[in-house]
Amino acid sequence: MLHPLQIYNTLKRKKEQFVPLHAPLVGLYVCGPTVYGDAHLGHARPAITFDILFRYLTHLGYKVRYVRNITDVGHLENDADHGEDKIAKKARLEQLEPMEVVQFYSNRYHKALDALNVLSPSIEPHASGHIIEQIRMIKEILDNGFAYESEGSVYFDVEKYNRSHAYGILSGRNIEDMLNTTRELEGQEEKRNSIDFALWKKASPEHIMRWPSPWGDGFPGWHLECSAMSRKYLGDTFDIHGGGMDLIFPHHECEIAQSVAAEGHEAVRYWMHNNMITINGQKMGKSLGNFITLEELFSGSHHLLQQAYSPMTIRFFILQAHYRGTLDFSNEALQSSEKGLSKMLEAFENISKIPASSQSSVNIGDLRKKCNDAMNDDLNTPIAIACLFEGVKYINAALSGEITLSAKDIEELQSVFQTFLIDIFGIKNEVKDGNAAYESFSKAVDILLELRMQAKVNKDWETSDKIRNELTALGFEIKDKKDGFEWKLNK
RNA sequence: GGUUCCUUGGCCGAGUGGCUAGGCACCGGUCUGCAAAACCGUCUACGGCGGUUCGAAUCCGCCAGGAACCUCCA
Repeated sequence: MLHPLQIYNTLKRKKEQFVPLHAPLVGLYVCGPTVYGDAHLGHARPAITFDILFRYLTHLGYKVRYVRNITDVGHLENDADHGEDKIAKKARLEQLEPMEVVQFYSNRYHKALDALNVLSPSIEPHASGHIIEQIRMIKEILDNGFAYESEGSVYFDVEKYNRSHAYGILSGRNIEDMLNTTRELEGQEEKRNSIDFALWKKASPEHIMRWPSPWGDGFPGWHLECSAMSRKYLGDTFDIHGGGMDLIFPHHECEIAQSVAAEGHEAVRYWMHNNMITINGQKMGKSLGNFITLEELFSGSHHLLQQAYSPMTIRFFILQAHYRGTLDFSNEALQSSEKGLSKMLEAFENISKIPASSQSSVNIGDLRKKCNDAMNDDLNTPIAIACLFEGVKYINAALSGEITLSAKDIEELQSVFQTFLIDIFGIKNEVKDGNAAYESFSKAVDILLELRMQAKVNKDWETSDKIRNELTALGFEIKDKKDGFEWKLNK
């Protein structure tokens, strides 16, 4: 099975043909969230980007094992917290058990991702559930001489590693620059070098999240969990590792070093990184305090939001930009996505209303190929969406009788939209899908509009406009046709 | 300061050495009782200055502005 899928490999800094190690199986690992706060718009980017990759690989016929972790331990804070774990810090703040915090935010994360129609990964491992694997990996690194113990902590010896391997190959840095530019931080004295990173960190007496280890009670370093868990579920070597660009250094760089130091070879064949969502040109982020949570976007409750934006609008907005480019948040951009999506969904639903002709007056034959080509070119969703809009044009033109389409072409349009818009892009009709009451209320609206038709026949414009205006105010869009009416509910 | 990257029309965003996506907005038209939707048309850009080339927005150099990473981060 050979598909011409090209993906950009951050490690090689170019697009490469994707050839899985064990086709038709594909191993995919993506860095998930640290669950100490609500997911914001920035978190939606990798979730959706790699959801598309997951869906597209599946569409191509691969059997994908998609692993996306939950980080619930080990994030050191090197500022005023003196090495206190983020989860533990928040826990004390709110007087909750650490695992209660983890559960709370994990649930909310899943809820937001469900709303965005992001498929669940095959495995969602927690770092806290893989302490044994992480300790084992530290031992291997120690045995191979690339780490050292100091005051109950274990550090990775970057300089020693760099003598025989290249530390910095992913991020394009060299060790001399790093030694010169790394900021002086507290708690550095127990390390041989400022750029050494923790594999295991000794827990201070008040530190709640702690596990026993050969080096005393403590907790694993942040970079280790992904190395240990990806190895456990995907093997020593696997196909794709994804995450946000801000993780390239140090997180992914350290992962490479850990794998090589433990196993003697790199684990990941293709590194993929999504770019940031910006707000006023600046990265949206927790530490910058300029983020908008997904829940706020869905409800419109944030001072920067002019209105609520539905999960599908957010999804479509993200897909209208290529995943490797920055994407700037603005109400205007979101609103245009909302309208564009509405137009596309409506066209999709109208395909079945196109009257079939004996032959087509236009050639829609290459639409599917164009969509495929776009996706094969490093998941170029904006191009693929542009192609679908070409299809929208055909659908509308056929409905208004300006072009004719054969039954075969109508079927092909239906199939292309089903495949790309629904199956691969994961767009759904939020009003109809999963709404058990839809049929009933839709009939109720029909009854009202039939009354309006009667009023129109009687030239009772007052009644007719009253019904239309009040429905419009409720979010319905009423369209008069030559012989009847159509409506839809904008959400 | 170091490393990497970006700058496209009113807005968002693709793309690329010659054939100049797409969405949204605006304006004009068709349709309509009036609208809405749809359709047709208009507007047509690649930060600045040089260079390479028959030809550059696309390659190279310089300048300006911006960003990411170097510290937790999607």
